[in-house]
Amino acid sequence: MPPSGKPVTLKDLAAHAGVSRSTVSLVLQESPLVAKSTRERVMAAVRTLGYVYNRGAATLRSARTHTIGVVVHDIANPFFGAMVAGIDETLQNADYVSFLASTGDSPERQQRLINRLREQRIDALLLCPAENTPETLLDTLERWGLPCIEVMRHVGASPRGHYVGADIRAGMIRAVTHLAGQGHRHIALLTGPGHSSADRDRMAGFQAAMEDAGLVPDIRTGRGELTRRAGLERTLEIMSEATPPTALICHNDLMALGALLALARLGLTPGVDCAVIGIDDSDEAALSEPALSSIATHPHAIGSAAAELALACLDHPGGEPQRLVLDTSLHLRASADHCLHRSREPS
Amino acid sequence: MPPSGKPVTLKDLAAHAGVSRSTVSLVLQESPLVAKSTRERVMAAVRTLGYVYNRGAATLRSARTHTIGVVVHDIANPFFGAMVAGIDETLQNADYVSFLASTGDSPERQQRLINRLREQRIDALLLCPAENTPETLLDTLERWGLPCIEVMRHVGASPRGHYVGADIRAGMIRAVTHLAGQGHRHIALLTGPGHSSADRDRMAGFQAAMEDAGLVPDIRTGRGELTRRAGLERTLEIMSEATPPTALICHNDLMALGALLALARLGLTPGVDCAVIGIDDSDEAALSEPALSSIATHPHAIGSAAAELALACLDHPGGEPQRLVLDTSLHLRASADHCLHRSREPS
DNA sequence: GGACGTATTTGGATCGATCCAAAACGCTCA
DNA sequence: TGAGCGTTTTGGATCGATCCAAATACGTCC
Repeated sequence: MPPSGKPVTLKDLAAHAGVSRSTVSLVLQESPLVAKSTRERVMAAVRTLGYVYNRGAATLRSARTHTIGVVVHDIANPFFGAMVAGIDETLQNADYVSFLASTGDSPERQQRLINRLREQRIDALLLCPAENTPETLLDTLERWGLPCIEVMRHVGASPRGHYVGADIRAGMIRAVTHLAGQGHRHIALLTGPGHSSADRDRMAGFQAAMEDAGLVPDIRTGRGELTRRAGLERTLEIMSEATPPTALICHNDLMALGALLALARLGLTPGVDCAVIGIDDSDEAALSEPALSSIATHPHAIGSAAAELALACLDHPGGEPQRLVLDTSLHLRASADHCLHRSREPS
Repeated sequence: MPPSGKPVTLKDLAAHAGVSRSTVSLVLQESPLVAKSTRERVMAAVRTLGYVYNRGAATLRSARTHTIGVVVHDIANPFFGAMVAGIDETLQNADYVSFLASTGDSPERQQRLINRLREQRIDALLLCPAENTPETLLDTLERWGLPCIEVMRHVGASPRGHYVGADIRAGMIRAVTHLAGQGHRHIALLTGPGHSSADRDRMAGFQAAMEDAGLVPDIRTGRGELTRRAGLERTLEIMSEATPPTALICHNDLMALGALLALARLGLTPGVDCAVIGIDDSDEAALSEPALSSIATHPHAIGSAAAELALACLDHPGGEPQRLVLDTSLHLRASADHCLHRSREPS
């Protein structure tokens, strides 16, 4: 038994169990080659001596740490809480663990975090990239041989490697079709400035859906965060215009909930005087007053799919890039289920 | 230059820069002992060869990974987003990185995650413990020699080692004093079942504050999550009683926001018919309708203080346990700023 | 030029785990 | 009992970085 403060090693376990270091190593790897009685002796030594595996040492020889890095841009967005839960559930079944890091939408901070994860020898990376992420990041990851699955956002005009996302376009079509059916002709999209693929996907999907419906798209990009407060502030501005839109589709639920607050502040009836649709269908959407209609992106399923894809890449390296675009659905609630009063519609 | 797929090592850098492996190592450690021109040659080799440091190898000899584990019970709670931002800001200045893991309030999952972090040789742990965490966890951490700072919650009846938290008691006193000053006599606390120190602290603080005010405490514990939905559901139940409380203090802002929703659903005027006070003072508190009064716990400052304490422990090992209990403040908004109508008060 | 002191660099050992070919062991059959 | 075969265990080399005492280099002074 080494003195306090000195870590227990395989050598100590081997001495205690009366076997070689190699046998101990095989036991810890759950190798089927070891006899049951031997395995039991070693595991008893592990418990008795309080051994803690040294993954750093193991990385010098073995290929795997069984650790996945998860890098997202905003952990305060409930979408990521649900997505990470899906990731972790899937990884747990494979005896992998995820380490989460948050970039605050800064490409520099993102690079630093990814470097640090790589230094720890993560096996793969699940990345929801910061806005303005340069494509050189993907070159670097490729050079490293680090499998990367982009999730929900991708670097560049289209995903280059593995990607898991939601079918925003289909969601937009459903939302616009629904709003048009209710009489809305002036529908606005509130989104970011276009520095992320999430912005651009929403814009493209919205544009296509509006053109399909024979309507003129009104796309409201804006700088800054995609938060509740931003949704509120920007909606206050929009509604102060001479001919404001009669319906809003917001970048995410947080912004949509902010928009509902703004409408209420203006003495308008959210959902009646102006329809609001969010994206993500967070738990909160169902609870708000009025309940928020939202394009459901199923973050838990997104997380699970991304983790499955990572594990598959690790099992079968060198495969073709996989693009998984999961179905969305439109969850209609009070914020967008009233027919528009004709008197509110411009000629 | 080693072939693709084979990592660049110190040996490769040394050959490229025309120095020894030891010199390379000293340069990477930013040792002042190395000549400037030598350092430049080595750093040029690093860039040219695309070297990635191997922290696993380094952990075999050096004492530090410059990595802090952050283990929390619910990443979807905005409190933790803000706290982690505070942690990361402080750690970045010291060239440390945090890896975040979420336990879902499960002690078993928590143990598994902490084991995995330890295997990666994190330098210290910031822990907001899952409810029902056994004290044996602290024994284990001590045996490992892993510095641990409990944050906001602690294991056992009182913190045993380092702790950073908020002065909930002072916050409770302010909230109760304020409500009593407005005429409230029946004030209820909505909190968890008492399995976490956060629950118990709130109960004790509330009890003491109510006794100080000469009022009878009404403590509503409940099973399950401390979420918006839970706040809504439990408030609906409470308000269906014959003599419901005229004021609610909720475990956190999420629950308080749920309570506001419930009151509105019941046709009551939130803040007038029943006052509501949350805990945390999240961004959302200011935006809701009515704006939520909240005991501000300053999560960003909590995170910074915890990270500072961790760094101090690492710089000066063996010091006395530090207990930092940061001031709270009461942020009064519309949800609790009306004097109570006398007709609503029981005799 | 040699001695001395300081600055800089070096090289072999070490760290804890894995790898893999070889050794050891146990069982069965002739 | 010995040979053959399958099962189990072993031990030395290796991995990439750090450590630290020793070696080397450099500048200054006499």
